[in-house]
Amino acid sequence: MRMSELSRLSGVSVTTIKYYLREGLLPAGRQLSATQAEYDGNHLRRLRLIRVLTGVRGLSVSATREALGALAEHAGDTHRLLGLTLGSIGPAGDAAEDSTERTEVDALVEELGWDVHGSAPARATLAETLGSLRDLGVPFDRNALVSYARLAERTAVLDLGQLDRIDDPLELAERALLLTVLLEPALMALRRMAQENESARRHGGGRR
Amino acid sequence: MRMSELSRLSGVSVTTIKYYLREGLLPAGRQLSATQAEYDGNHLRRLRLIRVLTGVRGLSVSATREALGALAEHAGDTHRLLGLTLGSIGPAGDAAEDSTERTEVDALVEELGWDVHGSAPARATLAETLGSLRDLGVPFDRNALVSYARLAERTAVLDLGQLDRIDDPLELAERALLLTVLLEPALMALRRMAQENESARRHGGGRR
DNA sequence: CTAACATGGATAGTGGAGGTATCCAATTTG
DNA sequence: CAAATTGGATACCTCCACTATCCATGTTAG
Repeated sequence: MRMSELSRLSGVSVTTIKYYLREGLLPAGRQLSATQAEYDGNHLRRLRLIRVLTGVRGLSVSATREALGALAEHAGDTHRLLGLTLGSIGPAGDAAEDSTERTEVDALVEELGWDVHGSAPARATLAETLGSLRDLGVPFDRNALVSYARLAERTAVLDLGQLDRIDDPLELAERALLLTVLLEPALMALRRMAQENESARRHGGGRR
Repeated sequence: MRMSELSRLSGVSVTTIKYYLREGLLPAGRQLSATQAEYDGNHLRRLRLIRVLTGVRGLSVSATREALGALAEHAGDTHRLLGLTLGSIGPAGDAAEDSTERTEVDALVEELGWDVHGSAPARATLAETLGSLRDLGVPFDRNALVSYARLAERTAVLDLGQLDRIDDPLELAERALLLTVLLEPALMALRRMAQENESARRHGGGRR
């Protein structure tokens, strides 16, 4: 298909598609001649994925590029893919490497017996957040953290359960990405509602 | 204290403080004369809170304003405060009100027996995410959703447990906001690591 | 074959967000 | 009283995600 058809099918304007090509979010089509290129279903899928990551999840173009790159790179390696932390938050880069919190996080992972890559970005994210909380005078004790981690384990079991019927590795990778990233706002929304409910329950809110 | 001292103590430049005043994130100080104003510890706390919400969590200035407004408005009403959904995602506003997913979400809340305000923004957020997933051909069955919701309940119990030693309502409100909002990236980081671990466990990843 | 239209690629421009720099008059301080 | 500081207003800046325009090449209807 031609670019204009890709545009029609995806609902993304031709100029924006060109922009994504320039930014390396979308691979180039097969060149037919100096001024014609052919796109296929993969381009369409990729384009939809881009729109979801940037639109629904609010990822920046560069964060999206990284996510998509990881998808291509670790297509067969679901472990790594699932461990990815998709930016969208903070300036990244120069997060303190050897903070107190980082040590604490590493110890926690050890204690939990988790098999997690040492350079997993999630470790830094967790450390950073704990640091911010402490700076604000809202300390967070180890026990609470472990309790949350146990719940995270059970969430992960559910997550992986969603994936185990899928055979095609590329499809698996894409699903994994979507589940990891897109489900986040949904889980947080559930948490908010559960908090409201729990608060009402405790303080005898009674139905409104 | 004067604005310059507020600046020194908070690490936020004077011009940026002026910007926050203009944007209504920070209440004006007590006017001493036409060109002097007095700020106090509350301003400092507020300023730190602003920086955390915008910096660590990446909230936009308008989302931060809403969050802070809610804090003032519902200082005594923890239920509502906890139910808040803090933007930062999507264009908001014109989310389809009566989608299939919205109905599904309402039914889910009913089934769970949750006491959640009917207009809680989290309902819309959840519905929207489920809609996106369905559009991408990654349907999400009711059972899985209920399972996630049960885990959310347990997370909420932990969350509320962090708050029950606090008496001062203003402090309580602020903690609630921080816990709701700041803990999100931490919980998601835990989930990512737990996923990686679970994936390794299932597919016999073995230690790297 | 040719004239009109479509296509891909390059470059420049747009609008919004989040600050930042400058200016000024009133006020405080030495 | 002179110099420095303060608060307030306004204009400007930079980055990001697009978007509009141009142009040379290609395709297609007659």
